[in-house]
Order: sequence, then C-alpha cells, then structure tokens
Amino acid sequence: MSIEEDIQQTKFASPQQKVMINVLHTSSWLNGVQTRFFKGYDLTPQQYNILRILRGQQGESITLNDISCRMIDKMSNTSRLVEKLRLKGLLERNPGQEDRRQVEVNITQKGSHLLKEIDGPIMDMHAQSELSNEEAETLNRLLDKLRK
Amino acid sequence: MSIEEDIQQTKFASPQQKVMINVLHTSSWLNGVQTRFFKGYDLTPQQYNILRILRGQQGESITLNDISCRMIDKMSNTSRLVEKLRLKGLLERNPGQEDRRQVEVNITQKGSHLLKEIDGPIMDMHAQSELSNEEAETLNRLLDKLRK
DNA sequence: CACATTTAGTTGTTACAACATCTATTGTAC
DNA sequence: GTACAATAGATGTTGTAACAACTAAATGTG
Repeated sequence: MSIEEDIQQTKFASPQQKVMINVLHTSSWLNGVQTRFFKGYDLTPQQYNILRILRGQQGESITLNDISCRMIDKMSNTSRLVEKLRLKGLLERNPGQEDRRQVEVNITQKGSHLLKEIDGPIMDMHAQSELSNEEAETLNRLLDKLRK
Repeated sequence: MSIEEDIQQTKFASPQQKVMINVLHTSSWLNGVQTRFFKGYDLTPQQYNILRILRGQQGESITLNDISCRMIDKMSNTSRLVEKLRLKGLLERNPGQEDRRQVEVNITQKGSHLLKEIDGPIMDMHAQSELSNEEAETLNRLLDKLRK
C-alpha cells in the first residue's frame, strides 16, 4: 500500500520529506511484524538482536559495551536486557579476565539451539518479500546514503 | 556509512534480510535525529505528527479515532497524547455533536503558530539529504513495495 | 420497546527505553 | 607512589508504548 493511502496524506513538500515519513512508517510496520513473530519464541526483537550478535562471535566472548555498540537500537541499558536473557538461560555472563570492570558474555547451548530453531521460519518470513534481489540491493544502497 | 560498518556484521543471508535490518537501523537513526530536533520545541515526533494531521484538516475537526488511524506509529493511547497537547494549549478538544461518544479535535492558533515556526527548520533539515529527487522517489517506491 | 452488540474513548497495569547518577576499576599526570 | 580523569557497568527515576479492562453512547434485532 502506498504511504499516501496508509496515512491519508496527499501532499508532501518534497520526495525527501516523504522518505522521512516513509522510513518511520515502514519501520513501525516492520517492528510490529517482528514483535509478533518473536513473541512466539518469547523473545523481543532486541533480545533476538543480542543473541544474533553473540552467535556472530563464534564462541569468542564479547563485552557488554561491544554489544551495545553493535545493536540496531543503541540502548542505554543493555545490562538489564542481557540479564533477562541470562535468566532464561540463553547466555552466560562472566567477569572480565584482563579488565575486571568488564563483563564477558557468551551464548549458551540453549541459546544456540533457540536461534537454530528460529532460522528456518525467519528465512521463510524474509522470502515472502516482494522485492527482487536487485531491488533489495538498491534499497540498501539508498538507505545507507540517507544516513549520510 | 554502510550498514555493515555500522553494526559490524559482514554476512547477510540475502539482500532482503539486509533490508529488514537496514530499515530498522535507519529508522532508529532517524528517530534519534527527529527526537533531538523536536526537543528544541518541547515536542516529541509523535506529538508533531498529531499537530501535522490537525493542520492537514484545514480547520475541519477530526475525531480521536481518525487521528489514531492516520498516525505513523499506530498507538493504542492517542487519548493521553492529545491531552498532553491540550495542556500545552496547542489543540482543543470538544464533545462530538452528532455522536456524543466522539471527541472532536482542532488545532489552536498557538498550535498553528508553532507549526509555522518549525516549518523552516524542518525544510532545512530535509534539504540536507544527500538523496536526489529521483533517488528519493525510488526509495519511496521500494519502501511501499516492501510493505506489500 | 428491551436487550445484545458494536464503537469511541478513558484509565489502570505492566514493561521497557531514555536519562542521570553511582560504584568499581583502570589509565594518566605529576 | 598519590591524585585525578576516564571507562565499564549497575541501578534509580521518569515517560511512555502495549495491552486489557472499563464506561458510555450508538446501533441493530427480536
């Protein structure tokens, strides 16, 4: 559905202005889709994001601070989010070895299993996209440019 | 900056999957930009969104329900948001005439003035976009398609 | 008309993001 | 070394979004 129909506005001052609204609107939509999807696994999109970062570490531990830097939504309180995942047994926290201020985080077996379980359904969801590979690549390029 | 640099991830299963991450990331970035911008006018992006909807009515009143439908982020609690704007004197609420369940909302002079004051700076902000008109239009088309 | 259903909006609760402040540890300057 | 800044993370507070429950008014059905 076009953005004009969605929010019932017909006049935008410029296509650039329309882009601003459109990105926010699309994100809101996507966020809803994802939240509903992950609710089936008792995760929030943010929590999934953290687990994905941990998996990307391939067994190497990562500090809380590094997690924060890599998150999609930079959040001030990664501490509490990680603690929530620890309580579910999806990751481990250990005191840093060289630097005792740091906390080193690792994904657990249980966490890895959960991610693996989600992989298929995620692929299915993304495969439903109407965008061709070329269109998706163009979209990525333009979004990167938008953020300067 | 490319999305790979931003979140330090190099492998995406598909450009479509990358789009999902990229939209969320871009929206988070944009939301931050806008929040900081509107803070100068003691507004949140959502509150500005409501005022814009009201201005679009050209003096015609609009019900709370219709506002909800047109908002970028569909929210369950438009009531409280509108009440906050009313307390600032930026809009008026009146009981519906034909239907007494409804609440009719109108922007006030003060609200219109505030919007007018913001118009210029907003244009400036949007004008800083690196995107050409054509690129912006392509981006809009692809975002619409992404949402099916 | 009586009664059930739907709709508009309000309000209570819960969860969490944003911001600020605090503690503990490390690094740096003298 | 001591003193002071910088950093990692925890935690208290506030605002607000999500969800559910509620009231009141309209509508629909017999």
